[in-house]
Amino acid sequence: MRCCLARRRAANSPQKTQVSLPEMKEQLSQLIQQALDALAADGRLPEATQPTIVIERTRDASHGDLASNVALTLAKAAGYKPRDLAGMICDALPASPLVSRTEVAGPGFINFFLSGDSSRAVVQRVLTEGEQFGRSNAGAGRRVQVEFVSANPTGPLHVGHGRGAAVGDSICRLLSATGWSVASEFYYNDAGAQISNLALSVQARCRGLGPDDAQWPEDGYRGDYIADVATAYLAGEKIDATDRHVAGKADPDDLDAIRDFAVAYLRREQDLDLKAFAVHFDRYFLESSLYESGEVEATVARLVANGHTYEQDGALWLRTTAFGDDKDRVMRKREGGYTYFLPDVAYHFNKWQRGFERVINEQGADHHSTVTRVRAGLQALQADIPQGWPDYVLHQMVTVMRDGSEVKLSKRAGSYVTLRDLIDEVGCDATRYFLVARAPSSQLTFDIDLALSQSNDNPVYYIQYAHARACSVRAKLAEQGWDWEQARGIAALPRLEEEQEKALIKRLDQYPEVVAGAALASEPHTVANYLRELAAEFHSYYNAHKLLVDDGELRDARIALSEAVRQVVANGLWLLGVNAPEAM
RNA sequence: GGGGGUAUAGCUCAGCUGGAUAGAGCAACGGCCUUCUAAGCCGUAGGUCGAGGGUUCGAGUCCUUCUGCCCCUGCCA
Repeated sequence: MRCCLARRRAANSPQKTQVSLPEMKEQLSQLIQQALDALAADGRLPEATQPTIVIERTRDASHGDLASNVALTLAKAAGYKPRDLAGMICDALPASPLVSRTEVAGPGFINFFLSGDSSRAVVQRVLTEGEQFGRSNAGAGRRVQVEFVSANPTGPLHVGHGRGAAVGDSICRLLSATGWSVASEFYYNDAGAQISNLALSVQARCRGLGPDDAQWPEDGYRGDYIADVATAYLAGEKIDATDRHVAGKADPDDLDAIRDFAVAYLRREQDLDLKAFAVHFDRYFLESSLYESGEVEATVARLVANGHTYEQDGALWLRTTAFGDDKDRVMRKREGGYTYFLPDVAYHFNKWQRGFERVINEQGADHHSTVTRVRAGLQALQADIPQGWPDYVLHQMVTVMRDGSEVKLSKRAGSYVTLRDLIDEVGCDATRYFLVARAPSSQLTFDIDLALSQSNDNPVYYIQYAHARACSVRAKLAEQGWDWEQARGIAALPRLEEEQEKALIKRLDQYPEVVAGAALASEPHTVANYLRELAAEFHSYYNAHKLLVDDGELRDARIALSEAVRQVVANGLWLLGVNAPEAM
């Protein structure tokens, strides 16, 4: 008992815990710099050797915990063989309580093996920080706006929008987890040519026409859902969408009423899709509002005043080639209306004026041609907007596979697979996971059979199962009449000496870096990869070692580790918008 | 033609700002459930990282040329 108390006191002493990875790297850098200084003082190195010292986490545990390549980068200039120089630096390193030993390895790496106590401290951090573990404050409260999905209300959301929703929402979560003040926004056009096309299509359906009839409007929307809109309109249905409320007028001749109704109806459909997908927007922004507020006109006036426009063929052009575009673009068409490009510029100027120093637009890669154009338009405003503002995350196309062949049609939408179809069939969690687990830049094949499978080939359940397992262990613990307290578990951590326990601890220690990196690069898929690896190591550990052992202290320590894994899995899944179930 | 993306195991994909013998899952083959949930674990096999040059101590990663695939190239969004 006395022994236990002593150990607990030692584990809780602040001096040996709470050394975060950046601090650790910094301290090792300083040790290396001191070694270099000592070598320079002896005349064995040229004076004023101040390299940028890179400390990296090792990939292989046999290479220690951290490693530096200074000897490799310095060898040539110093006139030594890399391994010899590494040895000299090693010998000159001051002793540190954090480091248990160092070695020269490979072509000239210096490997650092940290003392066990410092590495196990991460478990304590996870348990005490809970949901906060992995969060950081890189954003320092600065405001960032993320625009994504931004589908026009002309039909149900398709798989591509789903990818945008999954990636965009996850980026929002990552940014908020790294200290940014995040505003999510959905932008859509409720008044353009596509919308009048929609209204004409619904009107045709109201009159009992089908897409194959001679009087069907040219370029009309052919999907079955148009008929649903028409039926609801004629029935005088009331529509409540997030940002608009309309009742059907039942008059097939009133095109304005049909348009208002159709837009509200399809916006409501999209709202339901997004709700089923657990995606929330802080604001819906209407393109038409830019006309009503005069911002479109003001934008034109400003571009003209700045001398970046000219008239040709009856149209008004913006000289975007002066700002890196490969050809100039029409702003105002010959017939008087504006192209979508101009409101886009006005919209982004609006974002800028709202004070977002950082803006991320998540879009399908088929829109990539607008990137240069919008940025050029913003530069032409001469409003001191940084070049390269805003940021873009472009995702590549999604194809859906079933039974080994591509699925192209949806009953509702006709020509594409809807997000709702996927959610209904495979569930929100699996759909979100699969759409966010790949790099946005890579084309995505959504395999319905894989997403549906409830076996070991489905990574979503694999990760969720790790969480459920940890919960189940706690339940089993109680069943057997034992209890577990966090403080006792933390005090017992030194009992964790198995290789798999060390590997798990090391993996947990990586998590904050993974989150920070994913947020910085707008790449949520790296979180998914990390979780898969963490889950794999936990499952492996679980199978190799019993957690609920009779040895109370060891049991306390193992539950502490299991709880820490559970917490990190939960935190990571939240970033992906996937649930962490307690039982499966 | 021009621009962007991409090419890694039979399939789907990782590979963190160049680092030590290239990873995982599926598919294939062989094992593990009277013991904390087998939605799990262990093992075997599988590769000229599309091709050729270049940069350097070191290249799947950076540069260049070529080839294949996807997207864009509208006074549609």
